[in-house]
Amino acid sequence: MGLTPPGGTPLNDADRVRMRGIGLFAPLPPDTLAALLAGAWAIAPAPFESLFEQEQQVGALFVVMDGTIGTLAALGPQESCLVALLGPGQVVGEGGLFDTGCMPLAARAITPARLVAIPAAAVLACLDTDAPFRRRMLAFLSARLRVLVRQISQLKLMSAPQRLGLFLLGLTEPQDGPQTVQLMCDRRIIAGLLGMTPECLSRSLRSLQALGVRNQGKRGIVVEDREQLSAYCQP
Amino acid sequence: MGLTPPGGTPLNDADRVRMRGIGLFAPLPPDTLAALLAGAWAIAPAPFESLFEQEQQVGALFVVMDGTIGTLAALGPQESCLVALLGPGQVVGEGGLFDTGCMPLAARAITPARLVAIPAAAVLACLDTDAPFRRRMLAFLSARLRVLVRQISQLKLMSAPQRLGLFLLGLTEPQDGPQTVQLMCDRRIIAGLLGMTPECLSRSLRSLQALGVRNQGKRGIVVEDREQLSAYCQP
DNA sequence: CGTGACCTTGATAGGAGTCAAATCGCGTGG
DNA sequence: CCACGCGATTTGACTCCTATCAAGGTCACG
Repeated sequence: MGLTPPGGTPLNDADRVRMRGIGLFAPLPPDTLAALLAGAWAIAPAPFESLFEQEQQVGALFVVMDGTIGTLAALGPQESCLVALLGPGQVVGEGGLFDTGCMPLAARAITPARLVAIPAAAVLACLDTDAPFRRRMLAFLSARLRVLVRQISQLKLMSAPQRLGLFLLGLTEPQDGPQTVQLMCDRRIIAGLLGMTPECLSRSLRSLQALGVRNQGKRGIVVEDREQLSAYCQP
Repeated sequence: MGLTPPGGTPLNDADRVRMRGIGLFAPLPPDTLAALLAGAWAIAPAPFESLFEQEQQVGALFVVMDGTIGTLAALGPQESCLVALLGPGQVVGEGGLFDTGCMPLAARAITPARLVAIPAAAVLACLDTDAPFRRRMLAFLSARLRVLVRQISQLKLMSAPQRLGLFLLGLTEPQDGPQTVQLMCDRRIIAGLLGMTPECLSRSLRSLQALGVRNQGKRGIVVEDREQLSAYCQP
């Protein structure tokens, strides 16, 4: 195990299988994927544990297997804000692969988590040789851009309850009828993601009660009427 | 001219020369660049004229030659907000090259402008054949991500005067001493970019007077002390 | 010299942050 | 099993920031 960095453990077979189901790696032929994962290792950070800091050179791409990871942007030494929450199957750290080689964001485990780290060099090599993978990566970066742009416009022109409503809608299934969504972490974390304080989140949730959003237990929230909530969240 | 789309004119030699100075295209060998530009055309939109709408399939990548272009994100049919202002040498429309093929943002000319449009197919072909260009494109998308992340954190945790201060700092030269920056467009546009109303921009500018920021003429703004302003803009 | 666009200023209201206290939920130890 | 204690969440009171609406003011241009 001398080749895996401190804190890393080797991949198991289940990891390799699951990796094939992840969008970014789907176009890779099995042997190329195996080569990509040859130097990979797994880590299991505890809550609040840092995966990497902003501006740090990391040299790896991470895939979330279990748990949820948060990416944070720091402006100064004091304050930072949550930019995204990433769950199983999602990829973290692509921002540091190209360009300056430095991460544009920090990443922390929010819940107990498990991730696979793939050495950047292997990813870059794969990009050079495999055209479909390359296209996937470009599409993936484009999709990331899309998400960020959406977040910017939401911050600029929607109120706190509307942002919360959109967030909840994103957690619901497309089907109609009442459904319960489960928050994946503390409300203070969600508040940070939505650009508000925990108090404001609490009040926003209360104001959404009129639209059939009910608080159920610690982390459950019931959305009675998807349509109604959706209508409220249109600017 | 039957091959250039409606409203397009052929490129001139000056365009081809300037294109070589643009970061994204710098690594291309001359003949590859010539091939890339073979199917390109130039457009000259008037202020407020749309280059493309959000979610539209465009099939081209644009390079700003003169003037300034704004990219806008729309959330509903009613409201939209400015995400970025792009000047000469910058690239617009990369978001629609990969992924869904649809633009994640709309683009409009803010001032009279002139752009070169490069067919998407030519760009994609070039990406497949030219490895350095490919790396540049990935780095370019990463840099875009970086800018958006920065914008999100600024919106989340800085006040209006601080955001204005950062914007002004971005327009100043790194040197010390008093300097005058020139706004490239109306203040209402700047206000939209910074996520505030024109009234709020005006008041923010006034509040920055205490830090040596003075209003000079219609579009000029004097920054007396870069350090002082910079200190104020740290959270 | 009027006109209109842009910018500034003032007054007001509402949204969201801050601080403090109360409440709830849950795990711990008696 | 129950009381305790701690942290998370909620609520309340208050303040600050920013949007909104309504006038002025300035400047370029016809």
